[in-house]
Amino acid sequence: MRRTVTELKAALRDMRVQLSLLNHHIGTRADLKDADLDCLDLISIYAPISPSSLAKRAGLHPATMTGILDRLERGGWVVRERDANDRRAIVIRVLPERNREMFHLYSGMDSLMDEICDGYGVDQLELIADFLRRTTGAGQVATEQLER
Amino acid sequence: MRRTVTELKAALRDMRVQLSLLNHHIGTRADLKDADLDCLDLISIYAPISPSSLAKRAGLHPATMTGILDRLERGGWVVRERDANDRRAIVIRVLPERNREMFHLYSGMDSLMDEICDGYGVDQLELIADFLRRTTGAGQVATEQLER
DNA sequence: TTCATATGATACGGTTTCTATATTGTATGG
DNA sequence: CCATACAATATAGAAACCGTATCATATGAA
Repeated sequence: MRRTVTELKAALRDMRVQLSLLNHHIGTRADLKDADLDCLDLISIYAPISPSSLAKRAGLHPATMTGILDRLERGGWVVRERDANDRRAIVIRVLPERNREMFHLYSGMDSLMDEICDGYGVDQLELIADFLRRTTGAGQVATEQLER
Repeated sequence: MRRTVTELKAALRDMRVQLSLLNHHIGTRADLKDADLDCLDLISIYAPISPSSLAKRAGLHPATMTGILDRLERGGWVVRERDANDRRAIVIRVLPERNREMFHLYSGMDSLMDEICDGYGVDQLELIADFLRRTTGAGQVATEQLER
């Protein structure tokens, strides 16, 4: 049991590294830095979101976020829009066009994942997905703990 | 079924982002760039390994790898040793001392993962670990596909 | 052996990115 | 209306990245 847990953690670490690597290569193809791609993911998860809260969430300096958003906007990945209620604030939106291009870059991984999932039943897939979501939650908590 | 697979993929993406974020914060604590930490992971997975093959694996320029290894060595994370057979070559080794420090930085996440795993049986944990390993394999294949 | 070529790692320099601080424009409370 | 706070960005100096050159070593052929 203990051994199984240890092996699972190792598998999780290996997977994290490999997915980072995959993202790095996808970023290279799309002419985006690793941090840019992470932010793009964060934006699509939390959109609409402001640059400042995005910077907090990503653990980056606000001025760094300005540079990242400049690149993302220049590349046509996102747009900045003024918040109607608070005109100091900006909300970031993803543009669907290049998002589709990104989708295509992930298509190789996507179909491989389809093949993997084919080998499981619905209940098993839900078990796994639930585990992944719990792990995400643990990651959030552990990250917050480190921020203090 | 199709919907379950889609949700699983979304959960996987969210988890990847969150783990990257956690790593970023851990890197900040340890005074390491994100890429440095990724390389440190790769080194512990594939050690002993040379700078050039590490650069290939990480998708980085050899000169960039020199800078990363300079930082890792300066910080006491790894050492460079000359290869006895090919004296042009260098092999990188991790130093156990600071590795323990790293272990401590991950301890928060580690115990949260223990709690999560407590809720599963051995057979379920093995099912999940196997899925993670398959996903890692898919990530490797997809990465290689992008390299051409 | 000796020489030409290939290879591994790093040095160097120009370009890009990061980040601390200052600045601008807007909101909010007194 | 004014003082203060806040969001975003401009600016500039430091750091990192990466194409190219360099140095040391290896390999293969004559």
